This record gives sequence, C-alpha cells and structure tokens, in this order.
Amino acid sequence: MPELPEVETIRNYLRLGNGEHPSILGKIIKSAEVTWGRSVAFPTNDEFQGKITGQTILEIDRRGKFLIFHLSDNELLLHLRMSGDLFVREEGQPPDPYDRIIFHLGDGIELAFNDTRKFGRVWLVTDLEQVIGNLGPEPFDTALSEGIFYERLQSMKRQLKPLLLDQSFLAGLGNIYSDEALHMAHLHPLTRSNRLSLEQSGRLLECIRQVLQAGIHSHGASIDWVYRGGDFQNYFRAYGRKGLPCPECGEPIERIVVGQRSTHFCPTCQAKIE
DNA sequence: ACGAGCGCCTGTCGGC
DNA sequence: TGCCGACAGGCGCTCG
Repeated sequence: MPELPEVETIRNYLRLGNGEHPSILGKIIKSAEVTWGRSVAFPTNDEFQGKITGQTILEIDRRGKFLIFHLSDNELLLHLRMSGDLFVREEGQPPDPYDRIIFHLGDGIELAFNDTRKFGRVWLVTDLEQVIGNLGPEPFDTALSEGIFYERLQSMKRQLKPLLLDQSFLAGLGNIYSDEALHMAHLHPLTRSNRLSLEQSGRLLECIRQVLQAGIHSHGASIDWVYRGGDFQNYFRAYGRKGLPCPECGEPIERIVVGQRSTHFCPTCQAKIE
C-alpha cells in the first residue's frame, strides 16, 4: 500500500496521536504477540519477542518507506509493503483477523500491525545499516542537488519508471507517485535516464518533490478498502486514469506494463526521448 | 548492467 | 449464481 506520503502520515499519527488516542512516544512495550511468524524478518520469532519486551519507544522516524522506532536498546524497523497498516487501539477490542503482530503498550493501549496480504516485515536490530544500508537518498534531502541527481541519472541507462521504483536510486517513491511525478515532469516512463538534459533532470527532481509534498499535505492517498484519511486519490493526474482525459491536454491517458507494474502516462504530454 | 519472470499472500472486481 | 482470470500502493530472487 503505502509510499512515502502514506508512511509519513502514519508516522505522524503514531507520534502525535489523533484525538482518539495519545501519542505512543514514551510507551513501554510490555509484550509483542506475533500471530503470523513470517512477519518477523529478523531475528527469530522468540528472540524478537524476548528482546523487545520492556523497551521504551523513544522516537519514531521514517526513511524511505521504512518506519523506524528508536527503542531504548534496539531499533525496530517496519515495512508495510502492499497492505500493511498500523493502528493504535484500546486493549480488549475484538481482534482483527488480519492483525499480524500486536504490541501491548500498557495503559490499556495496543499497537496493531495489520497486514492482509502478509508481505509486510519487521526487524529488530542494533545497527540500522543492516536493513536500510542500501537505500538511496531521501527525496527531500537538501544534499540531493540538481547536479548530483543529474549525475546519478547520467551514470545509468535505465528506463525512468523502473528506476524511480528502485529504492537504491531514490527512497520512497512507489507506483503512484512515480507515475504522477513523470506526468508532471512531462517525461515518458520508458525514456532512458541518460537521455535527460540537465534541465529535464532538474524538472524531474522538482516534480518528485512536488507530488510527494502534495501527497503528504493530503495525508496520502486512499484506494480500495485499505487505508483511512487521505484524499490524494482525488488529485491523480495519471495513475489509475486509463482512458480518462489528461488534465493538461485532454488526450486519453494510456496504460502500459513496465517491469510488471502498471504504468499510466499521457502519450501527448510525455513524449518519449529516444 | 539491465530487465523479464516469478514468488510471496489475500481480496475485489468484471466478464462469461 | 458461480467460476476464473486480472489486478492491487512492494520487493527479493534467478536467469539471460
């Protein structure tokens, strides 16, 4: 499900609370109840439950699509993949059938890692690099200049769409926001990265930042049965709009498959650069 | 170096 | 109505 804006929304929800419940910062993990073993990527299930018990949630960060819980002794990383979500609930509620891990936080509060499709994973480590060492730069990192971005694009001959989905190139974009960024930047998804001019690559970086910022501002996108709150789906320019008019020129949006992922673009606005 | 194909999972939707 | 394939916000692996 979630890409950078959705993960950021969940991070804020957990850090700040939402009126229904308070922030979970400062809470102590009394126990972790794992109901789907493979949700725990590292260490073993028993070690995970043993080590995490008694640790305090000091702070919650985000890196790309990863949530990072800084605990008193360890780092807890969480990746929601396609259908994962996190809910703070009062204890004693009937369990949801798709809860995979329940963290009991005391004070009658629990944090549920809910994941219909079971692709999501958690890690409990001492060194973050063990899990996120290969991630590319954070899109909003001011150290990521136009010049650096241009050089990174020039150094490869990748199709733009799969490249933007590659988390070691740039951390945080998924299928929605990469289609949206390419449409805003007027770049064809199959254009090779080394064909971009300095100006085009600068525009791409700027558009990536704009769509992510807009997504965060809308509290993410809500599609299908998953997710709550966000309304960025009402502002899609290309994603999921096959056959509907391009918001800029009115031509029908096309859908193709690239790297097994559906890809939406305007054949007029996003001409391919050979 | 790069991309295609597949596996991991469960649910929804549209067509016949 | 019932079945069946396509599809879904992700990613790691193997194979050319």
